[in-house]
Amino acid sequence: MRDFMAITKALSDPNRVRILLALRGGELCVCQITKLFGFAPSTVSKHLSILHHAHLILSRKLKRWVYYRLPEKPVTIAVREALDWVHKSLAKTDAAKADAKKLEKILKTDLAVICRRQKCC
Amino acid sequence: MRDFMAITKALSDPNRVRILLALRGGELCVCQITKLFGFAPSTVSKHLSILHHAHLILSRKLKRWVYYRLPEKPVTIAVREALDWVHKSLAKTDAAKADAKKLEKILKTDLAVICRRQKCC
DNA sequence: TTATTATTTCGTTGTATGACGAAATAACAT
DNA sequence: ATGTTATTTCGTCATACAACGAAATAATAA
Repeated sequence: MRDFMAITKALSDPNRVRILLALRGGELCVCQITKLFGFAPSTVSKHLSILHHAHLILSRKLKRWVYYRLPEKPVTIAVREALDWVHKSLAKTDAAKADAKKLEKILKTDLAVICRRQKCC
Repeated sequence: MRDFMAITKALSDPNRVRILLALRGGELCVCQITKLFGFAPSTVSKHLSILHHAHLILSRKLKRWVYYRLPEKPVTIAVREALDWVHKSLAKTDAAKADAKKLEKILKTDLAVICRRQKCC
């Protein structure tokens, strides 16, 4: 029950659901997701930590960046069903398509450029 | 997306999930659910309204009581999948069994007795 | 080593939500 | 009609949570 509620709580925020949909196309690092949503990095990191805690996503560190991805072989039935449900229900929606389109542009740009915090002036 | 989020928000509270599990055994009126959970009627009513708004449950009025039930033929795929997911993930848990046991006793008692507000003294 | 940089953690703020009781509503009983 | 009763609505309070910026962390780059 506790595990299940961790999943439903994770899914109860639309931005976290958007993250799951975005990861359908492959792993992304925090700054790419940050760029996609326009939130503060700390906000995105918190969302990712909630998804991770629910075991809906996995992470790995590569060079300077932390990448998050959907699990290839989800551990539990609850997780697999949740991810399938999100995908089936929303993959074809306008919101998902808009994010996918924006994400395409982000993926074409070099990571170092995307992630560089603008220290300006 | 909006419909989907209504469902995930509805599922993000454990007591609402418990209600869905309890309804697996057939329709229940508000006072039976109130008895099962020990919450104030207004609290239970609010939970039911959230589940109803997400189309996870249906209602009908019979005599003095309002009965809520799971939809026989869920309208959308998202709703059907959500209900299946809840059932598959939790039907066999201790929490669900405990509620089912308590519910059994409640169902054996006459509705009028269960629902009578104790006006005391 | 030190500097840089991506990410996370922490503390704060405003909003959302769950609980309640009281009052309003709706429908049956008399 | 009036009274009774199950349910809902409303207002309040306390807690939970999403967003942010600043500071801490971790790990690469120089």
